[in-house]
Amino acid sequence: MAMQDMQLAHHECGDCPIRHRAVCARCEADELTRLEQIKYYRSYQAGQTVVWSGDRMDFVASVVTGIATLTQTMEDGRRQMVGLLLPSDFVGRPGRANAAYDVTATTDLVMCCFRKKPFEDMMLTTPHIGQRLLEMTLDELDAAREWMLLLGRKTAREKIASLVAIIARRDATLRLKTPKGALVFDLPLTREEMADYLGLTLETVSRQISALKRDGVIVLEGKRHVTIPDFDRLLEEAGDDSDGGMIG
Amino acid sequence: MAMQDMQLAHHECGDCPIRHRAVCARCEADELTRLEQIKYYRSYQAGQTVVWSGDRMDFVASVVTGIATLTQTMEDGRRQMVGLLLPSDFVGRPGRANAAYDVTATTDLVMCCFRKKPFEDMMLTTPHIGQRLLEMTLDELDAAREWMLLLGRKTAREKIASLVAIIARRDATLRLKTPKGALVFDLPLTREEMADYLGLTLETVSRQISALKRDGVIVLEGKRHVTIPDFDRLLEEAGDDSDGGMIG
DNA sequence: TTTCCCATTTGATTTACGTCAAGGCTTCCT
DNA sequence: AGGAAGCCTTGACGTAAATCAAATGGGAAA
Repeated sequence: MAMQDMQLAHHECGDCPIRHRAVCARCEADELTRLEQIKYYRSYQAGQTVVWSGDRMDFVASVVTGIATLTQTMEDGRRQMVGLLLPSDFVGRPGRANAAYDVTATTDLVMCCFRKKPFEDMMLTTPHIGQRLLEMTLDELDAAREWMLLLGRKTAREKIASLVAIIARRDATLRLKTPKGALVFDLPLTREEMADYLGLTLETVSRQISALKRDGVIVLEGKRHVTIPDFDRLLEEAGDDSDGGMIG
Repeated sequence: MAMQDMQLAHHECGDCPIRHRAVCARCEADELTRLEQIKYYRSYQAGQTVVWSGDRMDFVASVVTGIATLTQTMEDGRRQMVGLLLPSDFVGRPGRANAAYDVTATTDLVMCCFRKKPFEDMMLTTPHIGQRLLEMTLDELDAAREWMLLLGRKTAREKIASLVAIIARRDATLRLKTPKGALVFDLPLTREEMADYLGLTLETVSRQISALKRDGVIVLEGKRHVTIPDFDRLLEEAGDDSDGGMIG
């Protein structure tokens, strides 16, 4: 763990609820010394499970690099993704002993973990942590509500277009712009993971991706590499009110 | 407004993020004097809209009595409910100027409102308010995620059974137990509102309610009055893992 | 290179739910 | 009493997506 600390550059913890100043191993001012005792980094390989729903979870964490998912599973195996965690996103709930969802690394993943008890203590003494956490939780709640509209009312085609747009908007690290203004990035999810995100089967996901490709809404190279020639067109296909949260 | 203040008994603000001690018109200790200047009550009739999505919203609020919903609407009219607010639930987001959803009173409704600016100021100076709000927001996020599983993966029959179970669990005010242990309450939603909650059409809602009635899972008198003879049976029909959050 | 494995695509068929349409039951209004 | 307007239920039919079943393709191992 100490090794990993050393390898993390100044800002890699990004927007995590404890400001990076207070977290980054390179910084030595203010709260750092105290924090050093309660945080550590942990790596996971793609496909590995971070925690199982119901398991004891004595830490909270922030994604540093990679992508993780939260999923719920019914007894008969039906699965629904309920959270998609990109760098700087927060996992775990202060004041709860056991995980409520399966947390899985979908790519190689590095998380910045805080032992729960001292983290909770710190929240009481350091107001901005709680404030930041509230802000992030409210953002997640908004995202969850948009997701509910998608799950409850959108067609399969709209769902796929929405997901592509969501990924294009959120995953700034993978996003590039060509000279012509097209967006280019890699889908970080398999077809099955997309299906779990969207409440569809993987066959339907595949068919609708083929259809969007055929219609020129997206351009695919291989299975993962996507180009979006016209983002407004994609948003239309997604059924979203105009450009709610357009890329700059 | 002053009249209404007088009519509210000591605890009616229930579990709202500002403890009732600090809110209730009858109390005169501690923070109350300061708070009096920034809070007020407001009543709405069943069916009335509290705010439209996009409208300026210069207050945050807590439901005192009655039921409100948050809904999202697509351009072509498709609607999805994304929040069901019962007494003590919180509406509005500190740090956001405009409403993100339509807020509608589905029954007669009394809300306890706080002007936003002073509320935000108070959050900075009074930590327990932010802490309580974080806790409530995390609960809502959990509820949203359970809701996502429902929308994405459950059958129409499971959706109806789930909704009935959710209402039976949450709406303590309307809930009664017969000598035999059956639960009795009134559905606070029309068939159409249920459909908006569940991502179904009202016809499908009606058919599935009829089916659950036919199969003895629920007993209906009139259109709204429900008896649940066997709550475990209902949970089975809902496809939920055993009794996650059973009534005491 | 060849083979195997797994993710993905595509096709054929079924089905759950949506759509369209009609009719019943309350409650309210004149 | 007689509409009229809301809700709700029920029926007939259509369709989007699920299910079942091969076929394809690309990367890793041998």
